[in-house]
Amino acid sequence: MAAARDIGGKRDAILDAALALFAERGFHGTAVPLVAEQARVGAGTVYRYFESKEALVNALYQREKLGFIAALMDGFPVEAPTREQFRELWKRLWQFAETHTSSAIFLELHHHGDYLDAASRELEQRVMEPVLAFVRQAQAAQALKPLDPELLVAIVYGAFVQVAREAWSGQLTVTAETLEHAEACLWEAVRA
Amino acid sequence: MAAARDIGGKRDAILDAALALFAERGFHGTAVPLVAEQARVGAGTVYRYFESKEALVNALYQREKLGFIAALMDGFPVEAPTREQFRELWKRLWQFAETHTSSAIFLELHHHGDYLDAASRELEQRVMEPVLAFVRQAQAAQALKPLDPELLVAIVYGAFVQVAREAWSGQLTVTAETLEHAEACLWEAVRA
Amino acid sequence: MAAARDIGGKRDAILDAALALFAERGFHGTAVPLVAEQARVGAGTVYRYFESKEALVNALYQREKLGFIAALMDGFPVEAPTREQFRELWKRLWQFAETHTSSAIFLELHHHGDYLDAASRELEQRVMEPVLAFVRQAQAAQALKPLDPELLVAIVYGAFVQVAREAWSGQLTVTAETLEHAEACLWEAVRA
Amino acid sequence: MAAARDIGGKRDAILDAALALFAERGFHGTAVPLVAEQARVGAGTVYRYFESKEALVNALYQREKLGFIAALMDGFPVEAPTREQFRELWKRLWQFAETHTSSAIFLELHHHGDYLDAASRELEQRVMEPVLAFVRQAQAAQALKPLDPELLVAIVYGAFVQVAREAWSGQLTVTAETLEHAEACLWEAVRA
DNA sequence: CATGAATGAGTTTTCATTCAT
DNA sequence: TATGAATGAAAACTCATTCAT
Repeated sequence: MAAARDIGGKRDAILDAALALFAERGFHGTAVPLVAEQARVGAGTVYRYFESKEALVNALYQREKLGFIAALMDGFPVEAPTREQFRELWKRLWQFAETHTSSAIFLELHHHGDYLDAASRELEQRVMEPVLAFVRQAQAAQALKPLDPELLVAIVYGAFVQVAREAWSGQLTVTAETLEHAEACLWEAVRA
Repeated sequence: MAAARDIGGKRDAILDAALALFAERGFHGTAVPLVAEQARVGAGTVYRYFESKEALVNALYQREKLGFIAALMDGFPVEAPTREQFRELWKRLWQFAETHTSSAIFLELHHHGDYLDAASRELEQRVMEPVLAFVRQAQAAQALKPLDPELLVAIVYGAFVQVAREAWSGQLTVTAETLEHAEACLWEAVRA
Repeated sequence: MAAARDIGGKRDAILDAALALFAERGFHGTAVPLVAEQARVGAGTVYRYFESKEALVNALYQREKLGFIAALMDGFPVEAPTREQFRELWKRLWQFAETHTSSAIFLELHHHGDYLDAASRELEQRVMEPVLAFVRQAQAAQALKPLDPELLVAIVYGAFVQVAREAWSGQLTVTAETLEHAEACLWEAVRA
Repeated sequence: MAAARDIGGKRDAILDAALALFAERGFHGTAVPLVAEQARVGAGTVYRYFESKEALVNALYQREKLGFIAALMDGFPVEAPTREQFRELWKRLWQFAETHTSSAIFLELHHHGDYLDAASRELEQRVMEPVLAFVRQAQAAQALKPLDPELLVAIVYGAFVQVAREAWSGQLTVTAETLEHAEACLWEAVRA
């Protein structure tokens, strides 16, 4: 049942299938047998790896959230100047949106959702910590505005999400230049 | 059947109930009989006013979207200086989020959603027009950055949504001061 | 409630509408409000004239059955030779099918149907009496085969129904000549 | 899903249950859970084997129609004289009516019915072909009247149906002798 | 008398979950 | 361990009937 014992990788296959489907059709809009079919396993097999559909979406949420924060933070240039770090952060956000589109859509779509359990919600907080720490450190260096770090993060992340959404929906044509401009705007928003 | 003939106001009662429930539990997560119960009408009555659950969510989406844009734009100080206008816009956004919380959550939650029909999507575009017009005018006056108006709007609106979300979830404590700060940040983001 | 009191003719309007709809879509396939709409009366009005949908279909069945037997028997040439009478019967059957098509279809379609009450079923029998009497009389005159009159009637009537059905469905092209041929065939079937 | 894979025979159980119920109460008068109960399966199981109630009635119609034509035509004495063949046909019709009463009633009751799809209607035609071929061949041998074969078939089949109906309803007492008489009558109707 | 808006019981259909194999 | 057929509870939706006007 644990991932360690899952030789054939069925657990991951199920999570991958669920990711694509939940991102496209939402949690309530996706039937478990469909996830199983997409994952090329039997419907019953889903329940060998996950207690319920809710357990599945929570496991998935946690996996994706951790993947997201890893994409943002692994090997982050901790010593670089804040301006450089901000640019890097923005680049990573966008790279994640492009290379893990389903994941990004899924995370945004399921942010809310009463099926998320305590563990998922708690992860939400825990995962923000390194980002907030970076903000605090930059504030100490007087590189960012001395406001509630949560607020600064919300502004930048919120803007990112909206721009990404409009790019996905085709409402906004996003080029490398667009991204640079957006990054510049947001730097103005948060810089000291 | 049309709102004009609906003396008892049942149509509105149904829309109001649907708004609260869809905002809280999502479209697929809300059963029609639950909407009926909340609206204090029989389950069948919902179908006297709306052809289907999809028709209901679309009618609701359009009503709320129009309410949102009216809250933003009715009596907007067209002649005021851009800085003043931006402050006003931000104030209105926030007022809407506070006084029509369900509406704001609903609109955000159902922005996507494959059940939205052509009319709803078209409204989406039409409703952005006055905002984009305001941006273009301010750009002409060299008060805002000369970037794609859609991009500037996405940044400010996205930041607003995220801040509002975190306020609703209690993750972020929002005071009048917080809002002023956020507004100041975003002005820096978009000002010329 | 009785037909006598129904000045505006609403009762008949309802029956007429029901006839057309039941013939086309069947009893269970026809909604009462649709009958009301077709009859240009309110849905509630149907229930002023008929206790229930079942009462309506039974009243209709009886009206149409009586109309059918009247079309067959009123002014029937009782004194004519049997061969002549048979020809006349066949002609009348066909005239009825052509001028009261809905009625004919309705009667055939609702012959069975567990919603028919005792009165309708009893009428069924009563209405056959004059036809059976005619057969018996012709048998006495040794003009028809000396078999169970019910059997002879069933053969002719059954053949008529099937030919009419195929004519309605377009499967069989029926001309005046076709009818004469069919009549000749059936005469051979029953003649002494 | 196909009959071949249906080890427990549930598909056939469902069809059998539907046959009995549709024959007794009609298509619209029979609720799917009732069919399921009669077939001793869960309500959802019906939908594993048939896409919808309409798909079920069509599958059933086709199965029964093919069974009917097989009962009429399999091992038909093609070389026998026409008189003999006619007698055989009538015997087979009646045998079918007696041993597959539900099937016969069902086929007659659902002949019309707007829920029948193209495949069912097409089968209708295809199935009549061997019968019509027999008629044409007999006409060529000058054993039957040189009329439209469809007409001759309609007369005999219509008479059969009506006699069967009256027998089922108890209106007509049918003995072996009755059948012989009826057969003789109809032979007179169609013979050259 | 006449109406038609309102209803809730009943219908068709879906789907999370189980369990025999 | 893996399966997928089977299920029944619950969903969306319909409609015969009522009742306030």
